[in-house]
Amino acid sequence: MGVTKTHHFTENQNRIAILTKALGHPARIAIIEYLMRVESCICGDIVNELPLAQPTISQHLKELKNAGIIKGEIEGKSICYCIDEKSIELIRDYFANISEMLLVKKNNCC
Amino acid sequence: MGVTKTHHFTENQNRIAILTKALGHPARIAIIEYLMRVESCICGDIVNELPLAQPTISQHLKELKNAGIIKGEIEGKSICYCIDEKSIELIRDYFANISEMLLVKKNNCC
DNA sequence: AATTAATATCGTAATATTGCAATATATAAA
DNA sequence: TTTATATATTGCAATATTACGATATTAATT
Repeated sequence: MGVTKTHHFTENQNRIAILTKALGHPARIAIIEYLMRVESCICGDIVNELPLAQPTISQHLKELKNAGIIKGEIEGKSICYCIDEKSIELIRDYFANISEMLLVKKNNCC
Repeated sequence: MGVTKTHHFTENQNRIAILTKALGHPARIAIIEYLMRVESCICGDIVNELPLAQPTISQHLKELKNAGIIKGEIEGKSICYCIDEKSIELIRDYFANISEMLLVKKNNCC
């Protein structure tokens, strides 16, 4: 065992879980925040910004990319990574919706 | 190796990562959606709702509780679990903020 | 063509997660 | 007090994640 039973859940549940899972690591949150902070999205210096080795960061970037949270394009010698706004909006909307529904039904039992 | 270097990141980065990590599994997303759907928050039948064994669900509930996403209280023979709205609002606000900032800086490179 | 710089991949060790059977615990009902 | 019901805990196998050194790849620079 140890394999997530993906097929038992809906497509949307899996999509949201993939996004939140990809964001579920402080280094990856830090990467997102760095991509926000930086002027352009040419980001050759994430390695100098984070307290992790280059292969580790490369791996985290790959995971963010696989989940669709960032986009990367080769830009000469370095690579241009930036946030895919649509994925962030999807997360925002999903949790805004839950928040709204909780407010409506006045989640007042515990 | 293999241990997340938590102490290298800010408190807020860790907080967000803990919340998103806890939500990063389709079963846990399904649990949240079930808690939303159900009338009251007395939820003795999550086990019948999800295609997972009782110990597995119990474990997922524990993780959601440890992350502060759900609250649980003993209610007679069963247990009353419900969503902690504050944690959902925190996630919503965090990603709403990122979305807003992306809009402002017109994330238009890739 | 050789060098430099940026990033990716491979291999591997340490640790964490997922899932469940078996079992324990706790409360309500009989 | 015994039984039934709901949930938690333990133990364990399978797999995934995290981290990094070593090495490969790729493209600009000399």
